[in-house]
Amino acid sequence: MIEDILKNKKIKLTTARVSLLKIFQERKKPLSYEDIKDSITMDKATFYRNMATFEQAGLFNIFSSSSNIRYFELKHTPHAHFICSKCNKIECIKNVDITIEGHKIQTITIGGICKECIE
Amino acid sequence: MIEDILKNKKIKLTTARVSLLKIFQERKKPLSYEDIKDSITMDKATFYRNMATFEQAGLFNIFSSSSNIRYFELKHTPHAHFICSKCNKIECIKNVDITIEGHKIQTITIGGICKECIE
DNA sequence: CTCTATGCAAAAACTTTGCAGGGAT
DNA sequence: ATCCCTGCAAAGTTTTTGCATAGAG
Repeated sequence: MIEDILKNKKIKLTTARVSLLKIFQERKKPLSYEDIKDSITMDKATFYRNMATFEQAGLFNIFSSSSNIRYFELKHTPHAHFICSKCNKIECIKNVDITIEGHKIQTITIGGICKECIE
Repeated sequence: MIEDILKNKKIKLTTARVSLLKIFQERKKPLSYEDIKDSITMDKATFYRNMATFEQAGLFNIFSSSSNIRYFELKHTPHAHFICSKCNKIECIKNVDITIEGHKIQTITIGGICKECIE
């Protein structure tokens, strides 16, 4: 329940925040502002401020492609992202397990060229 | 030899390019424009144009931190980067080996919190 | 009622582009 | 001599900030 997610984190429930969480829950993948902007009515300032709030609350991961597109993702089971440097498509890669002693790992971003773009 | 690197890739030898390669060879780590700007005399446009040239020639990797700082790195033995989301420090991590069937992997960027920033 | 969130507009940060002159082969 | 590289300035992108108003608890 979206309301519970916000209440648990003591984040004030607003229309903008609920609609953002709903979109990220439905699409089940990392999205950039560009990806989402036609689906939302809030201003971009509100979008960015809320994503910062969500990230600080530990609800979201943020990562960037090598071409500097910034992606936001609702946290769920640990996984890595593959981003194709040609078509910019993102794939979620399960079962990638990296440990680095003493470090806390939040995101794993793999840059490369996807199956479809290699010929 | 820096001159040979450029000749092999058929990239014209210029003062700006040689100085860039020298800096990346000496510092042996990924650098952003911000990191390097006081060490170079060329204009930022020249910096970015040359980095694009180097990347297209396959000499450099480019990746971004979650806070959208763009890093450039002379390619060397395969490894991953760990970027601390608190202090932005970058560590090179050896012996990280990820394969994804049919995909070509170029960079592996791990976001998280480093030893020093966890308390 | 109080305090935070929002929209708008403007600013900031970062990167790219156009153009004219300089440098490499 | 030719063609590419460079600096400068300007424009383009993306993200952040300031401020007045609206909305949540």
